[in-house]
This record gives sequence, C-alpha cells and structure tokens, in this order.
Amino acid sequence: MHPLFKYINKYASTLISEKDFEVFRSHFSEKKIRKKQYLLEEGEICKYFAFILKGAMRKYYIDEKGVEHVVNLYIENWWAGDRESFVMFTPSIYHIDAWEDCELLLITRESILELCRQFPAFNELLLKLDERNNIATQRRITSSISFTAEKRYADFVDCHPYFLHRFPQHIIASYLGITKDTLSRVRKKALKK
Amino acid sequence: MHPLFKYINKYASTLISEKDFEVFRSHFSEKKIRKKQYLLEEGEICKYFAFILKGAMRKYYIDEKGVEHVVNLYIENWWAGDRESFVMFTPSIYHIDAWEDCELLLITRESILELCRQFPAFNELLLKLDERNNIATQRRITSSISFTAEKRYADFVDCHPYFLHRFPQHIIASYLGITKDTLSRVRKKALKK
DNA sequence: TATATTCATAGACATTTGTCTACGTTTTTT
DNA sequence: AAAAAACGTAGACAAATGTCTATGAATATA
Repeated sequence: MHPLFKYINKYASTLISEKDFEVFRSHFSEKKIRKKQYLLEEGEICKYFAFILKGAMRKYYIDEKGVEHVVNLYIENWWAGDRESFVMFTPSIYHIDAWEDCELLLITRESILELCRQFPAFNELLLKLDERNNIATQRRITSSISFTAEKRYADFVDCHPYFLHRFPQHIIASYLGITKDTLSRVRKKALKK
Repeated sequence: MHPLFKYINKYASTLISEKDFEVFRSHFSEKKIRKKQYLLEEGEICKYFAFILKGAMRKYYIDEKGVEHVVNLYIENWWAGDRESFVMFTPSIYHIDAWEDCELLLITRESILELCRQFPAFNELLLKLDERNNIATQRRITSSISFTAEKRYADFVDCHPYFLHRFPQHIIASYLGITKDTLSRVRKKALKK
C-alpha cells in the first residue's frame, strides 16, 4: 500500500477509496533530493509542503553571526515546510535541507485547498495534524522555558528516540537550543547515573 | 455588537447571520471569575475552553522545585485552555488562573464539534486559529532556541506590546524563560542604547 | 489611615552554558 | 588507498544567567 494512502487512512475517521486516492495522488509531485540539497532557502517563498516518503530533513535558522539553529527535524511520514511562508506568501527565514537522500511528495497550497473542498476526510486530517502539532509545540515550549539542558535532553530521548540514530549530536544539541559541547557534558553526566 | 460575533466574522470568510449567532451563543456559558481564581488546576481534565470577553489570564507549569513557569498569557479575544488535556481527556500539567477579574465564555469539546458540523464557517475559523497558533508557536520556539535573553525581550516588546501594561515584569520574565533578575538587567542594558 | 503584600532593582556570589582550541576517531570523498 | 571532512570529547577560560539577600516604592488589603 502506498505510504500516503496508509497515512491518510490512519488519521481520517472515514476511509477513502483506492479510486479517490488516485485523485489525491495526482495533486502531489514526486521529487528526489540528495543529501545537503535544499527544499527551501532563506528568502524564498515556501511553495510546497513535502511529505517525506524516505529520508531525513531539517529546518534551520541562520542568525546574524552565521550560526545555524535547528528548528525542526523530520523523517519518514512527516511534513516538511515553513507554514508561515506557505500560508502568508512571505519570504521564509528558514532553510530546509536533506540530511539524508530523500524521496518526497510535494503539494502546493492551492492543491491542499482543493483537496479540502473535495474530500472532507482530508480537511479532517489537516485539523488533526494541526491539533497534534499544537500539542507538541506547546510541550516543546514548556520544556524550553522551564527545563534544564539535562532534562530537555532526557525528554528528547524519551519522546523522539527514532531521531537519535538519524541525526548526529551537534544537530540534536542545536534542536535543543544548546551547543554540542554542552550536550556532550550533559551526556557524560547522565552516564554516571 | 457582541464581541464573539465580531470575532467570528473577522476570521471566517462567510459571514454568519444574527440568527445563527444565537444558536452559537447558546453553546457557550458565561462565567465570571475573580483575580487569582482558577479556570484549570493541575491534575484536572480541561473540560472547557474559555473565550475571554474581559480580563487577563495566564497558564503556567509548576516544576518539582515549586517554581512557576508561565507558558501563555491571554487577554481579551483570546482563547484560554490546555489543548492536550481538552482533546485527549488527560489530566493537565498546567494551571490557568485569572490575573485580573475576568468575564469568560466557556465551551465544551462536544459543543465545538457540534458547531463545526452545523457551521462550516466555524470549522474554518478553528482551522485558521490553529494555523495562526502554529505560526506563532513556531516563531516562539525559534526565538527560544536561538536568541539571547536581550533579543527575546526586544522581540516580545515588538510582538506583544499590549501585554506590557497588563502583566508585571516577573510574569513576563517567566514567559520568556528567564528570571525576573535577568529581565531587570536586560532592561537596564537596553535603556543605555 | 495603617499594615501587609507585591513589585522592581541592586549587588555579591554560584552555577550553567558558551567559546575556543586541540585531539583522536570515524566517515566520506577523491 | 589516500586525503579531507565530519564527529565527539576534553579542558581552560569567558560570558550569561540563576540564586539569594536586601531595600525602597508602589499597590492592595484590613
């Protein structure tokens, strides 16, 4: 079964038919990108959201000192894109690139709106995704403002173990808002326990 | 015009009639709570989302040392509640209380789902709110992991000037993930510029 | 009005985290 | 196979932030 078909039927309460799925699929375009290639660069408008069939990606922000700050990590069955730019048609402040070679399904804003009109199940899917996303980001903010680096890392290991063997430590450190050096110390301390 | 009526027609693309609004309103119950009283306490399930007609509220998390960490601030025309608990029916880790005397409109999860079924405009409204919320939290996470305390405060003053005269500095400091002492230093430094 | 509480700031000191350099290992590229 | 790049750790030092105590002003409460 196609991963996207599986994915949609996993989240929507009413299953869609194989036939409907073909209409669905026609709104997506396949794209393969190689490691280190960009899906989105700073200053561009995010024209596509990407459903990841295979591979790993990251979204990051480069500050005025040239330091990269990883904002999101993505693997299979996740959506990658900059929502703000995608919805508002404003230039993005983020870069999104492939950390591993990727197979993606791209979709435009217009196609999303069209699919929502045509398939209530898709609309429902998007509502649920936003809901989940809101819950997850709320947790991340809570963790970010109230936990120590040590606890944030422990929390990360608990919640996202599948990221541990896909991204190196300096990327995870950046995602947690700390430096690789601090993460290295935190890990050393944790080992002693 | 009723503030909620105004609010709905501001965000939905199709206007709702005065008559429809009465159906709408019947799903909300009015509640007044006084300063320091709780809308939600830790361990409870969040049964109501609150639309704030008047007043100011805050959501916070209390860590194992007993320290309060402010996660959200709310004023008129904002929605207060814990989405995770509201949707998943799990005990909340947050407290929500009134910082000023408040007038609220409460609505249950069932009523929200019912209104979504009955009024596509309401469904659309919720989608847009989630979209905006996602964009805002994304920005907050970016700020939190990549900005210094000084920049985070400057950013806060830019984005939420209306909070400045509603909440004292130690609350704002907590919202920014720093102590009141650090915020005091940051402000002192900023004055010199 | 008197009293208690909240609030903002300050300074001294401790702790955490960042910065930088270095090194050995592993992985990737040529 | 050789060279280059990426990776993780370590230590020395610097900077940022937290902790604690104190104080005076503003605000709320009795």
